[in-house]
Amino acid sequence: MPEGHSVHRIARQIERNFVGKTVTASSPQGRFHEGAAILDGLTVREAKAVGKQMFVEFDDQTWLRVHLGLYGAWDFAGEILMDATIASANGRMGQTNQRGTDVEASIFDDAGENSLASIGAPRNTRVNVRMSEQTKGLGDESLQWPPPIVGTVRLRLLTDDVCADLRGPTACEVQTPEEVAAVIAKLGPDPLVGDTTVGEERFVAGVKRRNVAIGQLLMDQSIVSGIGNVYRAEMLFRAALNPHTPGKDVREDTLRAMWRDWVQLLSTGVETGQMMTMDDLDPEAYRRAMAHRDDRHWVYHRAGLPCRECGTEIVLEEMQARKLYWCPRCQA
DNA sequence: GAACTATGCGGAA
DNA sequence: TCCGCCTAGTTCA
Repeated sequence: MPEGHSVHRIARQIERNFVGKTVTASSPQGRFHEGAAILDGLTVREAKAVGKQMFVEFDDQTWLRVHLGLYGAWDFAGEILMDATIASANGRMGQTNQRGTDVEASIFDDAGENSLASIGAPRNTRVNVRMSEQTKGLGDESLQWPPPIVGTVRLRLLTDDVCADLRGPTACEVQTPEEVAAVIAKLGPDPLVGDTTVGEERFVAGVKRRNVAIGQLLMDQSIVSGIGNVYRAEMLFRAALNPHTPGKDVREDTLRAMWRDWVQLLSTGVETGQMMTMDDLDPEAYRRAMAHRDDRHWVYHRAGLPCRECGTEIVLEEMQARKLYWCPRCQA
């Protein structure tokens, strides 16, 4: 799932490549015909993310709200300009000025020359497939403009030289400013939105008043925005906190440390496009850990494997119908 | 080609 | 608490 960092990266991409441009909007899949018809011919004014929600403002205070859910993703193609922070995190960004440059494919995956950039649910294989096609000289289609429709595209935003395809979102709708404000009002603090000090107070107060497991509260978007299943598991481990601890019983200094941890994790995630939760390791250990996608976390996706700190088997349990991974010893 | 999985969430029961 | 939905990939038969 795209957690908060991905959504911020997408908002930056749209901000960078679409603001000030008039778009041709369409719904090749057909499920967003009416909305696309409203957006068609309008100029993009602004794009912003709050937690896992993204909002794009067009002319006349017409807003597009997108939530990617579990499977949603954006594919960018064309003369994509990289956000400075994103570009600096990608090893191949020097070769930008051709048609298309990779965004999400990571420096670790060494996939820097793809014809499409995908941000959202993991699509590394797909990106790699495209790259290998290109390498084999079968990439002519990547030079077509507009790009051919691949898969089920809910919404395509197209300008003379850039294209963004949205597929599989949980939510994609046109909203009024009031509706946008109502959605945002229900969201907990996002470290990248507003005053982070205010955010910290809201987070601490929000958790402290609840007699609900901290493992559930971290996933509650009205308590704190942008944390998903991966960041939850990793943050609880980093805080050495038992996921079942009721919110009201978590020490205040622990909560403040967790907020500051989230501030750091999110900004690192936005910069790198990776959920870098093991940055405390020494460089060599870190390099090894990053070598494989499934080996990048303290506890997430490590059920039955020995804890990296104490060797105890990592536990997998269901919490609120989501998989929760934790170390029963380090997080006693 | 079916079954299964995934970084989510809302609504019905 | 369970179900449905959104999509694409991987795995297994």
